[in-house]
Amino acid sequence: MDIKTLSKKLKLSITTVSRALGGYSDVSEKTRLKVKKLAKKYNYSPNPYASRLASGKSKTVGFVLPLYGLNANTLNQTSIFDFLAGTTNKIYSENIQFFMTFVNNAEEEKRAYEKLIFIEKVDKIILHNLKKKDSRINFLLKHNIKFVTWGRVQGLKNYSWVDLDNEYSTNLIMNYLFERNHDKIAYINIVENYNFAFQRKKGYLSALKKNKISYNKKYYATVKTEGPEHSAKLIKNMLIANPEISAIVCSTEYTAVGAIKACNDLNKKIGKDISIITFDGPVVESLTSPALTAVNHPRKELGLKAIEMLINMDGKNYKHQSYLAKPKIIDRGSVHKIIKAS
Amino acid sequence: MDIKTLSKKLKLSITTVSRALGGYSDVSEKTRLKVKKLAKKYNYSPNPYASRLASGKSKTVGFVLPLYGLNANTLNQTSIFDFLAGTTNKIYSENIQFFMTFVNNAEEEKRAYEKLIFIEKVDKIILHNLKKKDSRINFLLKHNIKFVTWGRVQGLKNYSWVDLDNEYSTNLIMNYLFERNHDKIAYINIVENYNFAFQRKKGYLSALKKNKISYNKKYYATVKTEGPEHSAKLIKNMLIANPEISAIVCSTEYTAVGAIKACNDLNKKIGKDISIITFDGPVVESLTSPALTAVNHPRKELGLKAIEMLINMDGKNYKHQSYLAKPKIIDRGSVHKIIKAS
DNA sequence: ATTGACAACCAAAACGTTTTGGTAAAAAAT
DNA sequence: ATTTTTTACCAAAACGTTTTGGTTGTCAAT
Repeated sequence: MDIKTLSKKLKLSITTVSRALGGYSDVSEKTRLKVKKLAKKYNYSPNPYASRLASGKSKTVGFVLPLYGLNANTLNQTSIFDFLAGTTNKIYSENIQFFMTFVNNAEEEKRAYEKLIFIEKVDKIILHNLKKKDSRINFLLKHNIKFVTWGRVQGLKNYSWVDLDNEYSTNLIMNYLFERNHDKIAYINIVENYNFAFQRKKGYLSALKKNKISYNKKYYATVKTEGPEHSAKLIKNMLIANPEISAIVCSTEYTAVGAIKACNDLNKKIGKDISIITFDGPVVESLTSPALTAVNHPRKELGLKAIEMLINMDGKNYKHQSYLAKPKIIDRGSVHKIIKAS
Repeated sequence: MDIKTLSKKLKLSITTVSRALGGYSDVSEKTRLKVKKLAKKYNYSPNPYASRLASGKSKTVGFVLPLYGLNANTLNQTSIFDFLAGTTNKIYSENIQFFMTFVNNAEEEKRAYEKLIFIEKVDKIILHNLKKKDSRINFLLKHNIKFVTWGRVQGLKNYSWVDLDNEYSTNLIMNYLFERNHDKIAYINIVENYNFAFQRKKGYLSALKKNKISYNKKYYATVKTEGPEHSAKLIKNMLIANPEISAIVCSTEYTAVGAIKACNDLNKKIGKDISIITFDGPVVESLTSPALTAVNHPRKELGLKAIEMLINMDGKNYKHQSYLAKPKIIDRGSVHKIIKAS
């Protein structure tokens, strides 16, 4: 069924049928109803390729998912799934096409964006895993592609983003530990060129400062994108060298898994001899034993907000928006309270 | 840059430029080279929407990813990622578009397939998570959509598939246990309407039979799609009621995680007091402690084979193909040998 | 009665390709 | 020398929409 035969059956012009379905006001409500009814009956829906060609709009959102670097870790991939799951409803109701590409290295990633924009001609993109300075943003701005980022960059303002308030989150974690009388607190971050890692470090430092605890660089370490074993070894060494450490804060799930291993190896009972606290995700909330206390990262919500922003961007006088999620701490018993000697 | 201006610059007709790039033989090699060179210079690539409209072919592969049921488990999602990662290279080199949809329930899933086929007009689909009888297959056959399945159904033959040899895998696991003198072997499966679960049960039963061990239904249990806690409870009860069980075979990663918890709770040391063996995946291979001995499931390889089959389907006299992966056992120390009293 | 505004419709152009059905010139076969 | 085949090219149609720039008829305002 195409619009031509449909319009013949209706004894209307193609134009009128198109505009009736498109919701234009130069069609009487009576005819619009008639058109809609018959369209439904014949299960008509415009050929997407013809429509995209004619209108010059693709209603397509591009998303590049790197399977290397930070995301080589399965756990990060699942986080992204959560985010994407948050977008599904809107994608349905708004009839948006989601265009996803997997890439295995930086070269492929660069080509993937070029392909999305110049070849597939998507008109919108969701960006994630932002670096402190991220060349993709200028690239997209330059080519006039609408986009929303999950995460922010340093400096720039003229774009739309959703993000977890990373500095606040880390403050929250630190205060939670302070309240339980911890003051020898280790922080295992990932490399700081990812902006969220940078922001979390800031949160760690500002919380220490506010609480008048001086920063001890022996308690701070970063890992690259290696698996949990690497974190486990690093944390183990840190704990051996600094046995006074009573709590470990982890920036990602896989470092948290490493922390658990390290503590197990050293026979330190989590939630009793030592505390671990981290950022939420599917693994630490149910798969590790014990499950870990963490700040919740509302990924689905962020996904929803992101897609909503993208949709609103079609409006004439759109202004850049942002959404900053403030998390809470979910207590799962992996943090113990230190009894003060009085 | 479009084909019109490109052809003008070349002083050739649009037809010739199109056919030069399309690899047709009615263009001299000399002009073809000239055309390709200039196309590259101006970074020309045909507008996909115009091209799909004109040719009636979309070069688009549809994939529906359920986030409910079996896949509500994060761990299953990551398995699917592995599979998809295997397809990326081909998708690049063949310029295929990958069309992915997330769905949250059965109703959405059904609509997703309809949308892919009737609205988005994808011409190829990859199917996964097959049931014993799976209505999607007849649906696709009926509408003449090319597809490849990851997994098989019972009965039907006229379709192309890739799959792990589940029965063989389970035989392998069981023999591995027999060689280590286990004969009280529990099997924790997932519900048997998933065909792979059914096949694995067959493998369990045939291995027992070949080894002249009678099937004890107290040692066999199925879980639905609940999280690992549910399996943990179930396995714990089974072990309490049947303390003679020396080895547990698990069908999925999340039941394996449950098994670990159950053993920990009962203070049975894995790889010493009791054995756990399962099917491979990102979690059991590195995130659990201990990591679990498992048969490897070459998901990437299966993804590659699947996309290759889809590409070959364009050939004129295509015959249905299939690929059955035979796995090996990866020893990670979670299976112990029972010393026979002699 | 005339003008202006508005409602409701439509024909034709445009979008950028691929494909069909040719033609002219060169080469090969008779 | 003529006919046939092959090579290399091309104009125009087709794909199924959206959008542009109308027209016609009705009604209210003058």
